[in-house]
Amino acid sequence: MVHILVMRQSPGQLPRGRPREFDVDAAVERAMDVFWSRGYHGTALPDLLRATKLSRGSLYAAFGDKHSLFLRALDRYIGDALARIEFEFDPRKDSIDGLRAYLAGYVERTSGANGRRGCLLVATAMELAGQDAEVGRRVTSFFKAMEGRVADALSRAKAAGKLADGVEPSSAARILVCFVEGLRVTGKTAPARATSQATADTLLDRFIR
Amino acid sequence: MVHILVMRQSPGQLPRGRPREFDVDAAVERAMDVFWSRGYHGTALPDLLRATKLSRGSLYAAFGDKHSLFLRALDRYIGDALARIEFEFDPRKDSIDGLRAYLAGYVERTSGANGRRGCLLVATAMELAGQDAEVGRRVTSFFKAMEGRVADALSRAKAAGKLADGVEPSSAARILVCFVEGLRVTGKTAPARATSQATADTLLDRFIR
DNA sequence: CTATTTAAGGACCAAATGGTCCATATATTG
DNA sequence: CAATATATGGACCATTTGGTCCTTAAATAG
Repeated sequence: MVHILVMRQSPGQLPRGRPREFDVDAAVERAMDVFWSRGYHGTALPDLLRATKLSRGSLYAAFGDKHSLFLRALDRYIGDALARIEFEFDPRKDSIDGLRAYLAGYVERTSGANGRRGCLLVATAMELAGQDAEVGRRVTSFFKAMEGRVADALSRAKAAGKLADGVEPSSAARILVCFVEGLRVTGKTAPARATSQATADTLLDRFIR
Repeated sequence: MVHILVMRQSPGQLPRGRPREFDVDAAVERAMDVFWSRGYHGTALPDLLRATKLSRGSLYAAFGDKHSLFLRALDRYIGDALARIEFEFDPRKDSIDGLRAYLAGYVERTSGANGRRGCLLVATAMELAGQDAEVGRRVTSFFKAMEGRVADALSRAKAAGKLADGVEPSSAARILVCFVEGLRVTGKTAPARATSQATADTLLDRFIR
C-alpha cells in the first residue's frame, strides 16, 4: 500500500510529460455517488472503475488506493454540505429564515426517493467512524461545525428577540442537529414530505417566539 | 443458495437423531455482536465462525447463509429494543416518567464508549434498507412501532394535562423519534453523557407542562 | 524532431470471499 | 444392540477482492 503524494504544480508552471486526460474532480464525484449508494465495504473496485470510466492503473496512480479515494469523496461531500450551510446561515440574511431554509433542505433531502437515497456522511459515520480514525475525525469535525453554525444563527435570533423564553442557543442547536440527522435515518423509509415538513415546523415553533 | 426451513418440534416431541450441541440463540447473539460492530458487508464468514465457535457446516446447516443469519440477528436486536420500549412505556407507569426513562436510555447508549459502539438498526438502515427489501421492511416497521409507543405515551400525558399547550402527540412523537435516532448518529463521536442528557432534558421540557 | 515524462489500460496476482460437500462422530429411537 | 438420523468440522471450490506491474501511447520541453 503505497501512498503517492500528488502535489500539483503551482499554477502557471505546467507539469512535464503527458497531462492527465480525465477530470480528477469529476472522477471523485462519480466515486462519491457510488460510495453514497453502496457504502464503503459494499463498493468494489469494478464499481468505481465503471463509474469513473478509469482503468485500474489510472485510478491507483491518481488516488493511491480505495481508502484514499473514499476519503476524497467524503471530503467532497462534507465540503458541499458545509458550503450549503454557510449559504443558508449567511449572517446577512434573517436568522429565522436561515433556520427554516436549513430544516426545509433536510426535509427535502430525507423524504420520498431522496430519503431512501440516504446520506454518505451518516452512513459513513455508522459504518466506519468507530474503527477508522481518519473518518472519525472528519465526522466529528463536521458535526461540530454544523452545530456551531446552527448555534450562531440561534444566537442572532435570540439577540433579535425572536426566540421563545428560556431557549438557549447551544442546547437548542444540539437538538436541531440531532433532529436533522435523525431525519436522515428515518428518511430511509421514504416518508411523505408533507409529514416531515410538518414535524420540522412543529419543532422549530417550539423554539421561536 | 438453499434456504432450510428449521421448524422446531413441538416441545416434548424430541427430534430424531443427534441433537444440536450448540445454543442457537446464543449463536445468533454472538453473530449480532459481530454485525453490530462491523456491519453486514464488513463482516466476513471467518468473523462469524470465530464469534459463534461454529464450523462452516454447522453454521450453514443451522442458518442457511450469511444473509439469513444477519436477518435473525437483526430480528433479535429489534426484539430486544421493542421489549425495552414496551417496558419503559408500560401504561401502568406514569407516562412522563416513561418518556424520561426512554430518553435517558438513549442518552446512556449514545454517549461515551457506548455511543461509539453504535446501533445495529441505524447502521443497517443506512447500509442496507434502501437495497434490501427484507431489511427495509423491518426498519420501517420498527420505526413505526416506536413512534406509535411514544405517541401513546404522549397521548396519555396529554389526557392527564401534563403536556404544554398546543403539543400534539403524533407530531411530538415523530420529533422525539428523530431526535433519539439522531443521538445514535452523533453518538458515534462519543459525546459526554452530561451534555447529551442536558440536551434531551431541554427538548422534553419544551413539550411538558 | 528528439528526449523525456507521464497517462492509460489491461494482464496478472495472492488472498479472501461466500458457499458446498463429504467423511465421521454421536445421540436418539425401537 | 442395531438402525437411523443428524450434527460436526474440515477439505474443497469458483469467484471476487484490492492491488501491482508492464507495455504502449502520447503530450510536453528543448
